[in-house]
Amino acid sequence: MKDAVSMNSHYPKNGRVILHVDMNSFYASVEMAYDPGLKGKPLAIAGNPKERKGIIVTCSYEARSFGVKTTMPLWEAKKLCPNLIIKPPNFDRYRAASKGMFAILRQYSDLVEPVSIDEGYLDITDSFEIGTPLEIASSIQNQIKSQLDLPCSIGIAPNKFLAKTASDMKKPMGITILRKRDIPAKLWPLPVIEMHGVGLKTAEKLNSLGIKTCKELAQANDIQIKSVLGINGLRLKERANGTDRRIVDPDSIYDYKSVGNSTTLPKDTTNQNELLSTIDRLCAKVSERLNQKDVVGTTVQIMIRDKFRKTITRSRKIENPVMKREDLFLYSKDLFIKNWNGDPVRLLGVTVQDLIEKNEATEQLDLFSYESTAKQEPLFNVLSKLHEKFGKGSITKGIRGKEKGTACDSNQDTSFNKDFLRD
DNA sequence: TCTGGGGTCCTAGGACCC
DNA sequence: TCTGGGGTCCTAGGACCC
Repeated sequence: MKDAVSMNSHYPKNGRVILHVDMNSFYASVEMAYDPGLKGKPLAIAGNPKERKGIIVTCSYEARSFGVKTTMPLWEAKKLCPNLIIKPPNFDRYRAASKGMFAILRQYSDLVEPVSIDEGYLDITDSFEIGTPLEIASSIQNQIKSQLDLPCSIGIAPNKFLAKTASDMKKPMGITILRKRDIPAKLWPLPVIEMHGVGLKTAEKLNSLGIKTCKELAQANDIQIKSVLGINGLRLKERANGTDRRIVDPDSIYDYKSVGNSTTLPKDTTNQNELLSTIDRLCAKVSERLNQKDVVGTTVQIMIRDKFRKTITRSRKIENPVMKREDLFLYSKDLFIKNWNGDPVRLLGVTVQDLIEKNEATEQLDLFSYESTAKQEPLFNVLSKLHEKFGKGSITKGIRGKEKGTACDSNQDTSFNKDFLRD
């Protein structure tokens, strides 16, 4: 506890205190919580190999000690660990556990940002009356363990990047503090590939510049890394120096950017009927999820992967927002027929992008139906009616939507709207 | 019988407009 | 007569993460 107190005093007056909570081998741990008989055994969650989905999604630490890793094909995992216990994923369970976990986090701060099903950030800068950061972290960890029987690791730091990095440092059931002044000792010795945001490709590019460690990245030449990695290179350099201004945003999960489903076919096929009926099923799933989230979208994208894993995407922006299965299928089918080269297909996907909330879309539709009757009327009449109905802000918003072709015929003349906007 | 499925963000070229 | 520069939108692909 002494450590926590002294740490507290080292945060600058206006500095933040961010926690990153990361559940340890989440799916496997949830299965163990449901069936304690699995505890202490090598356990893996994996799909059905008969459907060619037999890759390791998550595995217990016991399985990891045999060398079993995420995304490893099942047969390979079994070769490494013949006694491996395999369970199919049970997403309802994982969602329920996730809900419980976030409910606990929200007891400590309103500023909780879920990042994925099993990890999230908390801004506890203003939670000091509950305790020191270390006390809060350890209370959260205990509560998740005692109430849900699930292990987690927690990072404590002045920003998201460092908190995320810290939570990775001690697993399972670790709590790690990463202050700015710890960076040279704790972050800089790591190879760049260990950094969140640096994958294989980026690591290769950095290595080719002679940058192997986080320290070398932190001290890299701006012009050089920008020329090779663009703006992302500069951002990575900032992070390596411990700078990250991103806020903890509890609402970020509500701004969906896309909703999609994809599936690997049991066998590669050229049977068009089969492919189209798969696309139809994917459209049904996507449509259902759009409905649940109360959103519609204006871009439909399909994905086709062949046996060499070569993947293409084809998309189309449409005028009227879609969400219905049938509409979605018409667009997807069209994209498929026009772009499929006839080769055997391994995977198909359907995604809807450029999402808008359903009520917002209806608002825009209303506005445009109003407008189309108004088309023949003098301009000042139209504008005053729109003013009456929505106020100036809404007109602007509606017209912006229109410029994107959201809900109107793209052949319509939109010039008077644009001129109106140009004050 | 090697490599799932859900996402986000960024880049880059071409079309089009002023 | 022969061609600038800024900006946005659309589309495709790539990198990365869990």
